[in-house]
Amino acid sequence: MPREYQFPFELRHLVYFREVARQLHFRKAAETLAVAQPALSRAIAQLEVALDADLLNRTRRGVEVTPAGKLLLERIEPLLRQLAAIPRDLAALAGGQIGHVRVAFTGLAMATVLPRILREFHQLHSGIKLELTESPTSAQLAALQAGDLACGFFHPDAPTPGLRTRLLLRERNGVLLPATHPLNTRRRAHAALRLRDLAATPFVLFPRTHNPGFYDRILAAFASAGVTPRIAEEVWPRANGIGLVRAGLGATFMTPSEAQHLPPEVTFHPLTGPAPESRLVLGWRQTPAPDPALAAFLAVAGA
Amino acid sequence: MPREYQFPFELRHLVYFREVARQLHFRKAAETLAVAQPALSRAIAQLEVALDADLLNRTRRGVEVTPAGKLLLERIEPLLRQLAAIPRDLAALAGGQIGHVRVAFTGLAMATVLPRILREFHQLHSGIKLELTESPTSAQLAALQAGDLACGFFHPDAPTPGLRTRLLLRERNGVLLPATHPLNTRRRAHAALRLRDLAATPFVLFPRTHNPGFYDRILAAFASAGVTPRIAEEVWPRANGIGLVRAGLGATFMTPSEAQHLPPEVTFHPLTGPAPESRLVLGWRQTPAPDPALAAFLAVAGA
DNA sequence: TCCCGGTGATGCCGCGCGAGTATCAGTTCC
DNA sequence: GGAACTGATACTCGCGCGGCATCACCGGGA
Repeated sequence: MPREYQFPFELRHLVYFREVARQLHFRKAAETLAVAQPALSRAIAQLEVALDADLLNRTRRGVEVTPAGKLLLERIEPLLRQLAAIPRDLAALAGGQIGHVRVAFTGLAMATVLPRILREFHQLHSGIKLELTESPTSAQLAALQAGDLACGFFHPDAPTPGLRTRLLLRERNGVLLPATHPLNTRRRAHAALRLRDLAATPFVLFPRTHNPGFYDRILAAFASAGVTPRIAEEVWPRANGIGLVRAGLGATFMTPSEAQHLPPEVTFHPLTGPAPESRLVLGWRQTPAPDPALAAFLAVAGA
Repeated sequence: MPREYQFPFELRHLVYFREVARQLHFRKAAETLAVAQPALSRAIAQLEVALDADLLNRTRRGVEVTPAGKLLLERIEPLLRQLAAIPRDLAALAGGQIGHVRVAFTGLAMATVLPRILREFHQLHSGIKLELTESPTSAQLAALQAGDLACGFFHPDAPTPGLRTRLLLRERNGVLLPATHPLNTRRRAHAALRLRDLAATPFVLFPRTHNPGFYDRILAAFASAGVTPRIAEEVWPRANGIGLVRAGLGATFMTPSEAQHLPPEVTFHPLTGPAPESRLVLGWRQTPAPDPALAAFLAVAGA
């Protein structure tokens, strides 16, 4: 069913009418619009026919706007202003002054590099909005492939085809213990530990599906320490895991960077000997090339 | 200084782009728009050149909207909707469903016929807004001539060239006295009086410039009663004059209709013998013919 | 493997309609 | 009464929109 309807007028007519209504003078308006006066007269006449309304009264002592013309003027003035702004906005989008970027991150990113990046980015690019979502590595990889995500901070554990990545952090994990943990007594708080010291300690981890490779490397670290780990809970997002440690339910792995700002009632201990290593990368699609907004974000993020 | 700028695109381009962005299919969109597909392709290409932005990605498995295209779409959808509404609104204006009418009135009109008219009008024509202003007769006549006023309720005292009028009220005036007035004592409240009984009573009138003819007829009524009036105050608007009577500062003229709803502390007295006559008319310009909104108002007002 | 159906882009042409020039009709000044 | 305005009209010209025919490209199926 074709919907043949088009507008009975064109932007030309509206711009012409606005100018005549402003100047109340066909010749002057024609000059301003850089067209000949007859063209202007005809355009107005066409508009009046198209709208089936008298818009201007051509009296002997000048032009006056009829009520219908006033109504039309009221309606089109804001519309024409907004239309005129569109090319500017598109230029701003192309130039990277405006736009929005969908960014995903993991708890580690938020605990380390992300706050600085966000602060800096908003100062430099106040017109670009960020959509920030905490999301597990596996979900980020899927979303990046699908194009649902512009870039993500995640923990790679295998080649990431089609993605470009930049390593932001690479650290051996220590462990986070509740203050009530036995190993925390007798002035051993914050002291380095070995993984095999923690054989009896239940661990809080993330769900394996969220990053199977890293999960398995954690188990491998336990194995090479000769320990069979006790997994108490698999929790997500990250902050909840730390909350469980605070509540005394177990230990969790943590990098020194993340341990800079610790909540109360927990202590951080470096590990000697076997320990899993965390890597935080920033990743984005290789193709298409980053749009200006994403490029600006990547630049600030150090990629 | 000519401002040669026009829009780099026309409504056509925007409507075409919207349709393609909706259907993500050039041929189907072309059919919907009742144009051939090549015309559509070229229009989109023109728009992209004009805006210096890629709006659509033509991939092998379909069309997708780029970020710039999404931005454009967001901007133009409401604008196109509003533009499409304009012809309807103008039709409604022509049909009298919407509009506004500037109406002036005097205190007498508001105290008598106007409340009923307003109530009835708003019930019948909720889309038409009234701009109501209390205004002296002379100012109304000037505003009507100048076209600043659609119609007015006033007190004519001479032919009104160029205006059509309709008589709404024609009544002999009585007088309004403060309750404390000497003539109000001894059970003579509300009794008929003669003007010459009021020789000693100061009167509150309106400024002569507001209606010189009527003012002079009031003086003539005094003269034919053999009385030299004492004019205490000339006050406007009307409600203030009644307030002065309430305050005991003098008497004022009032018609029986206006005396229907009296404030406390005043009494109304018909006059026998010479008394000025008030006439209330509704007047409007003979040319141009009343627009639909004014016609609707005149109909309700009984003209 | 080849062909067929389907995508959007392109070449070409006719003509409608926009714009410009010249002019007109009607006022309002001096 | 004519000069200098106003906006409207007549006419011609040429750009550009839109149509048709076709192309280049891709994917699915026999």
